[in-house]
Amino acid sequence: MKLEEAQHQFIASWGAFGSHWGINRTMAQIHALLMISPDPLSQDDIMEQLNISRGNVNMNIRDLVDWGLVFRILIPGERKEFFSAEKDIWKVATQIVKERKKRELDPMLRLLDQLEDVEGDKKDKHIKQFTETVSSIRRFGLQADKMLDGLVKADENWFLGNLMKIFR
Amino acid sequence: MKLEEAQHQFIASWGAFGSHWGINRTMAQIHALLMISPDPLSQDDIMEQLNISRGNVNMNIRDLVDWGLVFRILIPGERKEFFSAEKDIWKVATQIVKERKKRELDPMLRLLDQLEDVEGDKKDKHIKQFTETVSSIRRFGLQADKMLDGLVKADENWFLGNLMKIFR
DNA sequence: CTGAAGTTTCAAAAATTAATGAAATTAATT
DNA sequence: AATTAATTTCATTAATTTTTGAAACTTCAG
Repeated sequence: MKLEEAQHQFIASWGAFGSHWGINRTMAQIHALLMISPDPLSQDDIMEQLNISRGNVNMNIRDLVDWGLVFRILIPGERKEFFSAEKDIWKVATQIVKERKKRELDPMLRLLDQLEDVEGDKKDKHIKQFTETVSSIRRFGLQADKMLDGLVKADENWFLGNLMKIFR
Repeated sequence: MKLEEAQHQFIASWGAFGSHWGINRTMAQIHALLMISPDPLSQDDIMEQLNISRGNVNMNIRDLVDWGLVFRILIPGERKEFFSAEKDIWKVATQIVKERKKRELDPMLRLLDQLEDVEGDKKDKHIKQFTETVSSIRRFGLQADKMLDGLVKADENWFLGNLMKIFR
């Protein structure tokens, strides 16, 4: 397969993949483009390569920077800003886990905590089912939370090495 | 907090939560409603409780059944169909992992496999960066794949027990 | 077989989310 | 301080996704 074609395919499917994970298609495509670019790119480079508007590039780049997946690069002598992606896939993954945990899991756990005690007759089946469901989800979430904390802190090889042993 | 209020909050936020995970809001809300319902509900019950149309309930229920998160229940003597959710949160999680792996990770890995060998000078920095990126993502994906297979097969307590030991 | 109850489908409408591009802002250069 | 380059914002437009509701279909009962 030709490089150009392969690059396009990669960008397109990383975009589709990302859209299943709460990351919008364009953001994921920009990320893909930057991951396969040996050198940092400017906003204009990205606009040209992906055929998208300046505003769109700007907004999505900013989100990527917020997510810690892309860095602003200042090239001496150049007036423009350039951008470069984190290329260590393990760091990409832990970064995403960390951010999503903060944005989604943590708030959900805080809510479940509040919902766990509702007023009323503990024998009522509606109350019983509700509190059972909420507390089991909460317990599960707390476990996941701990596990993800560990994951984020862990060193790549150490983690995968151990996990592989467990799972054969 | 009153039961009714707590139920509404739970349904609303489970919906919001789900929408970050590629599951649409209504589908997640129906799932939430069924998880906290002590008895199976009919399509009409769901329409009424969530204020959504018949068609909408029908389509989303079908998806939930496809995902293996909701079961059709036939109540003897009743003409209507009733629905009930899987309430074991561990099963819910493994079911989701299994489905998403099949729908997303597996196809992505198949693509990466093809993209790994592009024509041309292996010394060219564009080719080099591309193949490096693709193959590192692929290696990572294969690890994740194995790990998730293990996860899905594992028994709840066994898995959490082990993982907790690792992560302190 | 006929009618009523229940379920499914799907084209059209509504709602939501993303993209554009021009204007405003900021930063660097002369 | 004026000019030019680069970046950011955001109201408008476009695209996508979700919801509706009525018609078609299916199933069961009499």
